[in-house]
Amino acid sequence: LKDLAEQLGISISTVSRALKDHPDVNQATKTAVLNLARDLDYEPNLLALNLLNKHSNYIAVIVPRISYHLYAEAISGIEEIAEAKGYNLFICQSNESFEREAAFIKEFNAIRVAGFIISVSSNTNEFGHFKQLQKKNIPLVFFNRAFGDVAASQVIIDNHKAAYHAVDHLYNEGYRNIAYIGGPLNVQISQSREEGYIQALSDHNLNVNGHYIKHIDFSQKEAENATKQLLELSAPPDAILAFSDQLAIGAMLAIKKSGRKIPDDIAVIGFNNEPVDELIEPALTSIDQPAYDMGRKAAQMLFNQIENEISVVETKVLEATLIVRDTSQKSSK
Amino acid sequence: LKDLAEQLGISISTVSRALKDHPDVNQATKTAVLNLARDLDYEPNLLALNLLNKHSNYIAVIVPRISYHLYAEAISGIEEIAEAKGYNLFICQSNESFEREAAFIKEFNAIRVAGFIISVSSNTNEFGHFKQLQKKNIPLVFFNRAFGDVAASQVIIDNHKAAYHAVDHLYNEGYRNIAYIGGPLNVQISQSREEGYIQALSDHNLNVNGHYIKHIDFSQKEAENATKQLLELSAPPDAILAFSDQLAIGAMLAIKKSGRKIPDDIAVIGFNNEPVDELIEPALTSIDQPAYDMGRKAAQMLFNQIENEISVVETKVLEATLIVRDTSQKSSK
DNA sequence: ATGAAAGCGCTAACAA
DNA sequence: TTGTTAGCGCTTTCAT
Repeated sequence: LKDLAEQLGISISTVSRALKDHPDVNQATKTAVLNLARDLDYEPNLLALNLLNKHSNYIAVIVPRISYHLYAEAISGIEEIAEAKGYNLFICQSNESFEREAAFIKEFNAIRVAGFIISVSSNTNEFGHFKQLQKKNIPLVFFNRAFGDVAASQVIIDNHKAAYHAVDHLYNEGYRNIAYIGGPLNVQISQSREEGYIQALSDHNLNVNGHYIKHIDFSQKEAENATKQLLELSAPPDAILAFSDQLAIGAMLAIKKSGRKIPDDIAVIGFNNEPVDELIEPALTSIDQPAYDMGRKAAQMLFNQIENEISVVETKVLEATLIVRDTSQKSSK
Repeated sequence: LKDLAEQLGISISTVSRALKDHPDVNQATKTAVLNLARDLDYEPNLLALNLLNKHSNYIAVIVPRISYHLYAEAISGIEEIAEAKGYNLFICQSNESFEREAAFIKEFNAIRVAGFIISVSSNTNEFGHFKQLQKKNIPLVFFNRAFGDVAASQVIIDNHKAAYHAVDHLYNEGYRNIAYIGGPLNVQISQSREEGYIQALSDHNLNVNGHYIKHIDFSQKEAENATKQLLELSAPPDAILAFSDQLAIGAMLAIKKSGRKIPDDIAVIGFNNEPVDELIEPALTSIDQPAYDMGRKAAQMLFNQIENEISVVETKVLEATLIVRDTSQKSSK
């Protein structure tokens, strides 16, 4: 569009300077350029600019699903920081698919995004695509779900402790046969939660029963099935800690269908503190994660890398909070 | 990175050709280039390519909030079509802010996205930013929420009919004093629903009571307040049609707090058929919108414009479906 | 079959 | 104060 501005009969670089309010430019020409630019509603071509700068002011954000409350919140947190820095976000969802995740990384890398903020998909077992980024020195920050074999900055919650607290709470409420419904085995945060769960059982001198531990995909339906199996055990559990509220709700449905009462017969606790938790009956006890802050922090760490051009590997662990509602307190109390 | 490929001592253009499998290139050099490219893991710079082509293969998608089920679904639908065409998505949320919406349009325009798919924010009262796009002949498709004064392609549902059906259903269930809690006045789909609501009342020879119509912002809290006001009327309604499930849930909370029973004392119907609807007590009757198809259709219309380079203005109206659950059927029946 | 050169839109160093 | 030039990474005529 700069050609158009040459209607004024002046050189292209003068126009460029005028547009950028460069000091070395005649006030008269400056206003003339500005006026014409407005009339022609000139828009600088960022593509050209980015090519020139060899990088764009875009941050790629890859999450499993944007519809999960945690990710929607985290994205808003990332947005806040990124916008303040004048960066824009590429948001995309891997749909828990490793292939999509890898394809996005490749694609965004091709347009030279300034950095990546990623919560890894539950089906990601390789890390070549992450290593690729690091080899090229492209800033990368994991949040919520990291990938253990990749030494990158990350902001996560203390999953071990959070699960521990939840089990502790159940114990204090009188539940003794506590089951855990976790995610796929390769999801590290599910593992951490499982370890916290086991630790808490041990510390309370409770047996760790292999039948009480389930590993399923992230779907309400699977949680329902897993719970059904738990209830059919000769010694069914009297409490269930689930990896997410989605899974917890699946468990609740199965429990209701079996005719049992929540929380008197069986307690349920989930993770994520989804808004739905307080709307369902009984209201679901859940572990609240500071999702917005997680996003903010991840973005800050990323900019730290972008601006300092050094790849410091920091790990920020945030605290989660147990929000006690009705599914985990016996009404007889 | 092409410089690197010149380690082979051949010209830059030969490399370009080799990479593109051009016929006029020696098989030997071709493989040599390909091998080195792999070893150096060369990634073509899309920025440069886009600059050359004068447009990128990106579609900008602007929605009020990605956390609403409707938009999350629609985005997945858009994704399906866009990916098949080899395009990527810029997803961003206006947070119902006109300023953000306009800023995004400007920003994405600057990087020459191929087109826009937009669901307008509830605070958008101007349309200069949309007109700007049209003036530059940039493909634009509205979905779900369109802007009446802008002649652009759009895919929406028949909001009038959907609301009409809902009121009709309430009438058949015996409810006679039906209120409507709508969104802000400038949200056209809220207006259409209100018109359908009024039409249905008239057709059933029911009075249209001005006190029974509320216009609020999209928040559960506001719906709660509005409902409280409705219940305090000397002749409170015995049914509420809400603009969204979010508002319907706010209404339900207010009703429960007032000690009234749903659906015996008062019925509630929402829009969007959010997953939460069947989890709450009582399960919420809602109008299901074909969100995924809406996204697919919008993307198809956009590509129609992109590929044919003509701005046909089409309007696609999809049908919504009333999903009857417990909040709208008297239990005495 | 391959190389040289121009150009996409823009900025910045260098001249004038 | 303004103009000229080169170059960001790539493709594509036009020569060779």
